[in-house]
Amino acid sequence: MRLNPRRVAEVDRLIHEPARLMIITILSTVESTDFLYLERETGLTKGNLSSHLSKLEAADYIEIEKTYRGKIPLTICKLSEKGEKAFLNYRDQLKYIVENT
Amino acid sequence: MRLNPRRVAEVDRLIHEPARLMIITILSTVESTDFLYLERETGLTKGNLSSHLSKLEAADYIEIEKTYRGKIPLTICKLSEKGEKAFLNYRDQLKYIVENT
DNA sequence: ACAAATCAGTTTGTGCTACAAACTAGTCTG
DNA sequence: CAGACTAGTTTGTAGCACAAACTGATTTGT
Repeated sequence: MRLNPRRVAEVDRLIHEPARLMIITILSTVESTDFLYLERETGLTKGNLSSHLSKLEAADYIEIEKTYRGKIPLTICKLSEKGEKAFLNYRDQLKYIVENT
Repeated sequence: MRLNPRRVAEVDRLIHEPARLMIITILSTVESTDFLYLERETGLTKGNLSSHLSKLEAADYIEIEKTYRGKIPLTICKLSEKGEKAFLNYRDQLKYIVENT
């Protein structure tokens, strides 16, 4: 089995970025979750988390629903169908790298 | 088994960058190789390749030897001990991600 | 009652980095 | 010996990750 280097460079950079990879791995294990949970789990600052979520949303990889817990704003995030597929595909890329080196 | 998101963000960014990941995966499969081979295999431009190699060299992940093929300059690259270790460690990180998501 | 602190985020500014275009220094060819 | 080619390096720029500062509402302290 011969590794094709070009394939390595084809990884989805939107997912490849560690901060977003964290977010997506978390979202892949739960039905949905909120901003504050993601903030705690990832250790990202709010600003950073916010902008990464926006990017993932812009790519339709996640869906963001803004609602309220009582009177306090609540931001619910969940992986979209498209995001799930993209992540599965990304995992396959990683597997390909791990298995062929 | 519960995935720890923070571990995901700990990946070695020097290796994580796709262009450099290509370079390192190639170097991990050969004893050593030259600039032009890397250029062909990766599809990177010379400039881009040159700067990535410099970064890897600065981190002591690779060793670069400048010599001549006849009268024509020849740049030989090989993975260092440190680079090999770093790459093994990186692969373990990828494995961790693949196996826990 | 109203100032201060807290909550749940977003916007703005900055420094770094990947990338390609332009350049360099030497070699070969007609 | 002029022009093209080889093997790279340097320079300039656009984009991105990140944190600091801000926003706008709520709750707490006195």
